[in-house]
Amino acid sequence: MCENAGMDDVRWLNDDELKAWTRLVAVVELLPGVLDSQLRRDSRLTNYEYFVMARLSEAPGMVLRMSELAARTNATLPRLSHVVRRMEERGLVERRPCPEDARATNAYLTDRGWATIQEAAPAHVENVRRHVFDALTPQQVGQLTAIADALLEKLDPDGLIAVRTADVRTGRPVERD
Amino acid sequence: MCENAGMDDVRWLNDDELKAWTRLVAVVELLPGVLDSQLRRDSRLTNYEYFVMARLSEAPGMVLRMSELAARTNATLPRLSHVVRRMEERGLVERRPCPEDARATNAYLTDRGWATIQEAAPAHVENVRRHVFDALTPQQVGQLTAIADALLEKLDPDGLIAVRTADVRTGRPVERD
DNA sequence: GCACATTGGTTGACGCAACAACTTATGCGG
DNA sequence: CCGCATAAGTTGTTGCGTCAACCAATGTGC
Repeated sequence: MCENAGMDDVRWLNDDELKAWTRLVAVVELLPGVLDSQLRRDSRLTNYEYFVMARLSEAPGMVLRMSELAARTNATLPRLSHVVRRMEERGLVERRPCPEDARATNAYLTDRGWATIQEAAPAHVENVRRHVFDALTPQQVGQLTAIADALLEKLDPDGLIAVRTADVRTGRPVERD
Repeated sequence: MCENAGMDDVRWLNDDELKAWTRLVAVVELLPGVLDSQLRRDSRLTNYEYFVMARLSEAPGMVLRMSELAARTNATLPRLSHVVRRMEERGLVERRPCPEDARATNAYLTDRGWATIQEAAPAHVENVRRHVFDALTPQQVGQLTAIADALLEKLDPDGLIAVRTADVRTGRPVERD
């Protein structure tokens, strides 16, 4: 029925692409769960919460504006706002108005937050290694970087959200994630 | 403080791995949103709902046991159960007890469901192509398949959930996803 | 300096996913 | 066949993410 609906010039996926797509979708579906469950079990943390603290911990003064923190954690502002509120209630971070711009809010990593992520880091990194990098050759690691980079260019063209800036290698204390 | 807690033999990530990890996390975070928002906007469907119908549509008779469908969509049974209930209320699928095993439930794709996915497919595939495969060289597509395959071996060792079986290329009608 | 758009951020409502508890049916050992 | 373990699904609760609405502060044109 209705053989074409004005958009029959669809560029369908060929066999190779279909295979890659199936695998990619599976990874995207399964990876978050693997990360979350380990962190939840061992450290009462979400993967995203860990990520937030990791970004804060490597920022000078362990402070970042909310919008900057959102960008560095690949999240929207509302999402971050909710997460930070919950984390603040647990004493992991602290929010204070920004002196230079009264609209802005600064998020600080507290001592308790710093201690928490330090304790959580080893097991988390070990988990990442076991589930990801133990499976890849050094060559594949390079390929993965190039591929993910290419995808990010399409997924977040203007770099509005994504963390292509993660080269900001502050040689600060720990490098766990 | 407390320099080692009995687990200081952590295999931290080196620079290359860290770079790859940052990119991969960003992709995993951003990709679902890109897929969901297009399907929600154009077809009132979740990406996962689309995936469910796609798997059903390529099954013989457009029927699958719930547990089999869950495995093929990389999901847990509770998750699928909720989703299918909602889809049934919208007339996209139908649930009927399995004759051979009274415990089991068969999920059927309805005519309405079939029509829905046929309408949704072109725009969805176009979206996938624009955000993913347009960014990759044919060589990278192959690399991605190998990498994702290696990861899946670690993420789902026993193949309990993942779709390594997606080579079941039923040359059926459409191949959209 | 005064409208007005824009930026930065928060809040509330709603939807979906994870987890645990529960129900029912099957299979198996004796 | 009877008791028990296991398999297949469903359901309820709880927590997180998204979206839209909102508020406050900044800046900009005139």
